[in-house]
Amino acid sequence: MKTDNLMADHAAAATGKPHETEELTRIGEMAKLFGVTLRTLRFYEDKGLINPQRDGSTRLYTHRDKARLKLILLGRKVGFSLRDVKQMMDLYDPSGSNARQLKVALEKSEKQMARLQKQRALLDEAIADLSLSMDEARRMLAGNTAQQSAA
Amino acid sequence: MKTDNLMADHAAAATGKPHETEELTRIGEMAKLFGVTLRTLRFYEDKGLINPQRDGSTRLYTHRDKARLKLILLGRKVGFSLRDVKQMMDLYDPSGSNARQLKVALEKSEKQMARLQKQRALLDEAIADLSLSMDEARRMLAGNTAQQSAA
DNA sequence: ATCACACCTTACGTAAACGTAATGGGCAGG
DNA sequence: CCTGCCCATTACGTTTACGTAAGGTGTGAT
Repeated sequence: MKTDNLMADHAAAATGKPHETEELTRIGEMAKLFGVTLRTLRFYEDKGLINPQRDGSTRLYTHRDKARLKLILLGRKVGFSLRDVKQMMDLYDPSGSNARQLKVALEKSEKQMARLQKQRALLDEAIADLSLSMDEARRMLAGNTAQQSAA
Repeated sequence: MKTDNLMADHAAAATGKPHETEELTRIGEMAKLFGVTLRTLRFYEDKGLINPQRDGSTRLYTHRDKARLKLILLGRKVGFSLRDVKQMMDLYDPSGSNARQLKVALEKSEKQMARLQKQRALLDEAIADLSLSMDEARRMLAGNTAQQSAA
């Protein structure tokens, strides 16, 4: 797998190919690998985003779980809510072209992209406004005559 | 007042100059003027950000209150929390150069600016990532051979 | 047996900025 | 007097993604 694509990886994520040498990872190791807390992993599971095996009560994550987690984190990074991520993941069907899933993901992505662009515009505005304020404040600190002349 | 500066307006905001023709505005009018809800105005008051007069129980906003509200909204726009806005406003002293207030505001602004820049970087990353994902998805939808060749 | 860990579950707490009832007073028009 | 509006207060609800505390299990090492 060379790309970290939201949809492409998803496809690879759930190919239920029981690799002979399936390395099982425990929650602590997972947390380190992905830079998240144990709480987060359990939380994602509680929300139905991951479903690790169990050895007794101990969670064991497979390669597929790692791929899914990667997707979740990518989704979060680009601003999707966990609910959206779940919706998209739930649409995945190992047998098929997943045209439906891809379309839905694409639609959601377009909306999200629009949100991000809008956010960017607002952010730029905020930066500009704040910049102006700071300039003004500096001027006022430099010499308190400026405020008088303005009045 | 020509600029909408965070600090400059603040200065003008509290100049307790009892204008002869002090127009009193009621909450409904204020809400319309500034595009906020009544709840918001009452909330800001509850948080100690504004202190309108009262005619019986009815709130009456003066010119100064409007200036303050303007500041609050500007602060919010550039991402300050209401708490921060309050802190800065509380530091304002009608009699004096307000060097202290300006310094504090400037410090806070610098930190906020850093946050905004960081946010911008993250946002740009997110946009780039999402863009890649969307491209990949489109490719997969165009011809489902891509995913095979990738494997 | 006792430690030190790593793991488990349950469940309340948090942050921010209001939204949204629910309930009631006061005033002008008809 | 009734209705409609604007205003008021109190106070619980909402959202998201976990943090954090409390208490318990299991395992290998000392």
